[in-house]
Amino acid sequence: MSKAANTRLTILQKAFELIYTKGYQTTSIDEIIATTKVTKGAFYYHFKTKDEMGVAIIEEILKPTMLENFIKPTEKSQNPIDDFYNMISYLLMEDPFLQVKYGCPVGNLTQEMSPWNNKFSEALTELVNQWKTTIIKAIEKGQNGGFVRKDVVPEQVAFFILSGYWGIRNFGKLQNDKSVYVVYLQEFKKYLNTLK
Amino acid sequence: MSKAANTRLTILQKAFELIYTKGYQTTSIDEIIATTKVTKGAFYYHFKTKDEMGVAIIEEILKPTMLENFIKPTEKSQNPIDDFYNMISYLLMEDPFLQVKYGCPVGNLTQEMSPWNNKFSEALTELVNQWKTTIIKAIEKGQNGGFVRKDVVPEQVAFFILSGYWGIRNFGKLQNDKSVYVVYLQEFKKYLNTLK
DNA sequence: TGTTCTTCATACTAATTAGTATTTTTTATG
DNA sequence: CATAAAAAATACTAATTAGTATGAAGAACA
Repeated sequence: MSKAANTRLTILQKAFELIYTKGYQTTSIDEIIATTKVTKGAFYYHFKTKDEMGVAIIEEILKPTMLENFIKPTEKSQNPIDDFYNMISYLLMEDPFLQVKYGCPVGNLTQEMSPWNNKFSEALTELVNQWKTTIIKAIEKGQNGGFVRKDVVPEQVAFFILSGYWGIRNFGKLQNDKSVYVVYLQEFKKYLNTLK
Repeated sequence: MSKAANTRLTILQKAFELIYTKGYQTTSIDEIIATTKVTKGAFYYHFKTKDEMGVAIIEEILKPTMLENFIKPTEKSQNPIDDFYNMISYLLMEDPFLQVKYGCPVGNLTQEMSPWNNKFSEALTELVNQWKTTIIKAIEKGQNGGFVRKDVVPEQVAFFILSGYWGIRNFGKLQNDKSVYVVYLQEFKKYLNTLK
C-alpha cells in the first residue's frame, strides 16, 4: 500500500474508533488529526469535508467489515434459525471490538445522522438493506430445506431480528452491563424456535 | 402558573422539540433562546448549565408524558398481550407528536448521551425501568388471569418488547417511511400470540 | 539531474459555542 | 407606596469549530 493510501486508511480507522465511542458530531477534526498525528493539510488533501470522511468510513470501513463478518457467513448458512442465534449472540457477547457501552456503530450513526444528512442515510440504507436481504434469502433457503415453517414471512422476520438487535444494543448503552444481553438472548432464542 | 414558571416551561418544551428533531449536542442554547424568544439571562437564571436543562427535560417533560400515556394505561390493563400490541401500534402509527423521521425521543437521548453523561443516564434509566417494571407487572397479572402462558418469563418479554420498539424506531429514521412499522407490527403480533 | 505532480505542513480565519458579569425591570410584600 | 428579592435583558469572553491559503517536501519520470 502506498504511503498516501496508508495515511488515508489511518485517518478512517482512527476516526471511526473516535466516532464509535464519542459520536460523529462531537468528534472534531482537530481531535482526529491529533490522535492520528496527521496534519490538517493531509486530512483535507484526502477528504474535502468532514462529511465526506464520514461517508468514506461507512463505505470503506463499515461495509467491508459487514460483508466479511455477517453477509458471507449468513449466505453459507444451511440452518438459519440456529445460525441467526449464534451470529447475534456472538455479536453481543463475544465480539472483541464492540463494547456494551458504545452500542452498535451502524445503529449509532443511523440515530445521529439519518434525519438530516442524506449522504449518510443513503450509505447506511445500502448497508442495512444488504444485511436485511441476506437474512431474507437465508430464511427462504431455510424454508426450502425444511428448517423454517412455510407460513413464516421472511421480510417480517428480518425486520424483527434487526430491530431487536439495534434495540438491545441501545439498552446496553443505557445500563452499561452485558446482563441485559443475556436476558435478551434467552427470549430471542424462544422467538426463533417459534419459526421452526 | 407564575410568569417565571411559564418561562421555564416554555424553554423546556421548545428545547425538547428542537432536541427531538436535531439531537442534543447540535441544539445550541443560542438556538433555544432564539426560538423561545427568551434572553440568555433568563435562560441561565432558570438553568445553571445546558446539561441541567437536559436533565430537567427528562424529569419534567418526558417522565410525566410517559406516566400518563404508557404507565397508567398499562397498569389498568387486564389482557396485556392485546394491550401491548395496541400501545405499540398506537405509538408507531397514530401518535400525533412522534415522527418516523425523528425516532423515539428516549431512544435518541439514550443513544446520544448515555455513554458519557451520567446525569442523563441515571434519569433515562429511571424512566425506562419504570416502563419495564410496568410491563413486567402487567404480564404477571396476565398470567394470573389466564391471558398469558405460565412458562413465559416476564422480564425477558419486557426486554424483548422494548428492544424491538427502540430498534424499529431507529429503522424508521433510516427509511423515513412508516411502511417499515407496518411490517414490524405484523411480526410483533405473531410474536405476542406465542405468549398466549 | 531537473521538472512536474502528488502529498503533506503551517498558519490563519470567520463563525459558533457555552457560559459570565453586570445592569435593568418586574413582582411580591410590608 | 417603598423596598427587597426575583426575573430577565444586554453585552461580553475565551475556547472550539470546520475549513482555507499558501508553501514546502516527496516521489515519479523524462
